[in-house]
Amino acid sequence: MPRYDFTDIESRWQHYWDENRTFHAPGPGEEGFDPKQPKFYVLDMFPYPSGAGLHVGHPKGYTATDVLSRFLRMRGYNVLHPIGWDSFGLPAEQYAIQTGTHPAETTAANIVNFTSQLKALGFSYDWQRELATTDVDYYRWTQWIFTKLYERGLAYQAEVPVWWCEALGTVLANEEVIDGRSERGDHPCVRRPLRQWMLKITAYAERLLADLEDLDWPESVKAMQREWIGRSEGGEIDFQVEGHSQTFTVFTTRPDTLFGATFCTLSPEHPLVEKVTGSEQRAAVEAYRLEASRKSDLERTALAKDKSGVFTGAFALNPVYPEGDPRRRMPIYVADYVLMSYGTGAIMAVPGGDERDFDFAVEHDLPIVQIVEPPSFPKDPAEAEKIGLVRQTEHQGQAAYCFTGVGRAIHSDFLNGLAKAEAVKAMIEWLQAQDCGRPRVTYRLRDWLFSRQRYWGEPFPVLHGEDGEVKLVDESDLPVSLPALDDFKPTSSGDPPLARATDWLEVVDADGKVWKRETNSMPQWAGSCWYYLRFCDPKNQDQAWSQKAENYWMPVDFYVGGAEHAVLHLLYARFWHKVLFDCGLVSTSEPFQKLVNQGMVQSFAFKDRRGALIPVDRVEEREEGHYFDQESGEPVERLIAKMSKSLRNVVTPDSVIQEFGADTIRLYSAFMGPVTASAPWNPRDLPGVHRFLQRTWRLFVPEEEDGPPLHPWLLEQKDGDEEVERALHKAIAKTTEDLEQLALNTAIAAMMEFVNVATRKGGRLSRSQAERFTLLLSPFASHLAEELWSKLGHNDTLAYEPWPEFDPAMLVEDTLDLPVQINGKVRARIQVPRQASREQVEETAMAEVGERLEGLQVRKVVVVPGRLVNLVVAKS
RNA sequence: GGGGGGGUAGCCCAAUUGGCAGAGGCAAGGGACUUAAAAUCCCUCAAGUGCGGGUUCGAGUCCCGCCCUCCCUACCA
Repeated sequence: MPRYDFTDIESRWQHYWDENRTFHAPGPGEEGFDPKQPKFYVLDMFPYPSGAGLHVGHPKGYTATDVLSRFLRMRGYNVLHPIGWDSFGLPAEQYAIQTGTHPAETTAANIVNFTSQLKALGFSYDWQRELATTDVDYYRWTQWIFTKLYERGLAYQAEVPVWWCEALGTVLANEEVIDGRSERGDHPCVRRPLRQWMLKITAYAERLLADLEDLDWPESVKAMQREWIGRSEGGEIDFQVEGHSQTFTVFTTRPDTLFGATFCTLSPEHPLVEKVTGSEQRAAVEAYRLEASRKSDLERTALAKDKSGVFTGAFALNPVYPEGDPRRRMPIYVADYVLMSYGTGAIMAVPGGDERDFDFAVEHDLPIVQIVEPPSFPKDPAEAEKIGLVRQTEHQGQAAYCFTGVGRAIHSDFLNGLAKAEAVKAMIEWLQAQDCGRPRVTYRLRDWLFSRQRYWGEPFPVLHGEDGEVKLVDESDLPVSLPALDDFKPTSSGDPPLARATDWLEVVDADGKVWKRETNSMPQWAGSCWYYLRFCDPKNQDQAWSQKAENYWMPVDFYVGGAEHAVLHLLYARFWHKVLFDCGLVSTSEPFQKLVNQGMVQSFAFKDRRGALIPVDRVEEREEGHYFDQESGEPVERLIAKMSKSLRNVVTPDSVIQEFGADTIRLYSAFMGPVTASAPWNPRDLPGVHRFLQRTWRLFVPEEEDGPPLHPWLLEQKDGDEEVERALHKAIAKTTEDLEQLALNTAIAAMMEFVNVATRKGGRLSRSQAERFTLLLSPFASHLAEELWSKLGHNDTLAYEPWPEFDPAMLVEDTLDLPVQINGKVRARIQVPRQASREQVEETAMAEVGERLEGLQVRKVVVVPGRLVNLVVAKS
């Protein structure tokens, strides 16, 4: 077998691993479990098994976790490295609706396809732990966790304005709606009040925020979660409405600016609007509210820079001004720049200290009172803006400005002269004394809309009595199986499709009372909120997981996935985990200790002169760096973009495996750059890593057609070449160090360096060198390494062989080659013994560059041990 | 507007965290082997690190001010 026949090698070893369950990690209580070994839990974000299959972006993250898992096994860890399927959700259902195929059928087919693709890449998953969120054995426990949430008062029903997507026939969570359109499918959405299940994630806002601190997560993800939670400290202030018994409350981060409040603004949805609007204003207000309700959020926010709004005819009373003071009466406006969903849906407007209020005041000719004095008034607008002086204009006959920066209070009675922090404190104390305000912390985070009017999701374990009573399905009656419906399309009425399952719908309890099942289903996020826990004990029929297993394996030590899950999945899972922690069901307060976002694998796309996208398969490179459209012959521009169907630039692993093999694709995925970096998939670079594998192969196997299966010298026990031995120690040291940092690209470079040295030295490795290098290579090119290992005469997999060691003494050279700098520029080099003293080094250096120092005075000699000598000289 | 990355040979990327700008790969050029080609092997080539200042004996790395680019977010009171 002279040639490196990767197709044959890879399929053989994949079968071997499968048959021998090589990567099954026994847990506590299981046969073969060794509690003396430390554990390590390496997790990939489990995929949604789409119909499209894998593209080459998937293996990037999967390769990183796989290399790490294999490395850690060899270092004596019990490694939990599972895989499963996030298989409920909209795409399967959409596809089913279009084609008439049942989602259970397409999901099963997709899982088969994904499984074979992942196996073809040789990932060392523990397939005995495979699970799918759509398995009844799995989702019965998802339902069970819901009952825990319900019992703790964290799941409730509410009539709330929710995003309704007509095209999808379901409500969506805020996070699933982007600019008024559905994230999936990009369909228009409108707000509509509906009875829905909500999860009280807001009760955990503070802990979700505070506990981010100790997580080893990318700063960007932490920042996104912090922003999403949106903690904001300030105060609440109650306002009387003149001539009404009504009051309303506003939230403000700047209670210290109350003296500058000259009007109030209510959100169009605010319930007070109806009550206080005067008869003269009623028509205008109603028209405005109607208009606002028709606008998408995008139109109301991002696109609308002008501040629209109408007067209600009512006045609010500013408590800091005495009766009779005209400043006490603040007109109440309705304006859509105030959102019902944040704070209290009402604000006090301080045009002197808030840009939006300032713009509104200017537009509607309302008074502007200055309440914070800027430290200076720079003439340069850019300078002014920098200190917070964001607007300056002539208004109502005098100069007016809006200052949002740091300054002292003015025109504010008892606050005058105070800096912001003291002023806020003083005002809140004053408000509390008057009983019309208090300190308050608000969060942008809202409760999680947890129900969907769709078929392909977990049924709720909830029963509704005719009298309106709501109760949980008894734990002993779980699971509530998803009924096998033929017609699973959304209904035009908005009723969930499960309402059609007439046999399933009604339940009669022991007392003869008739109940109707909840017909909403859970959102896709439900299943992914706890799958990492089920992996600890996936076959457990009596419990979601055993305490023993959870205790041993959790938390997840290393979690890898895309940045797109920075808030949704990762926040929801943290929330559930904390609830389970409070229930005493898990032993850690956070599920994922270390998180890494793998970079995106992009792809080249091409654009012609008019900017139209040209499919990749229609482009040819006629000369270095110049690309042409084969159809029109026109030159096209190459750009780097996300892989997508529309750009026709998706690369699938299948074709690459066929041409170069799985080991090559793994190597290349890891070699492209840091795991976290995005880079384009460049087919031109594949042969490079493939050649490395071939060179490796040749170090073991003679090329001749009829040659022996192994170089004869590899069967002898002999010492290897000294230089090769040093290179090997260097490679082991570098690879080990890099793997600990997940710096796969540089680890591969180190192995390439070794192979280059070995090849240059004639390609004769000692048996021991060959064995150690094989082990070193095995986390990356696992199939090839297994093959070489068996050629060396081993009968077992190398997956659990001890990781090769290196001797630090082998890494240092006896003689150092040091540069000698004069004023920081390299002028000569010297050779000194490694042990040479500072004085010796200095002396040698001076002797070497002596003649260059003519007429110069050496003012300082810098000797950096082992690195360089720098002479600082000046004209004497 | 705000937040988080990133700009180093033609390209993808390294650089012991202040110490010789180069580990590795691609591409390019030359040579060896070959009747020839492929494959393989050997050799060569290149940037002074986005721009402008500063600190330092010494800056890709630290500080200040800009430019470009990718991702996220955006009237949040």
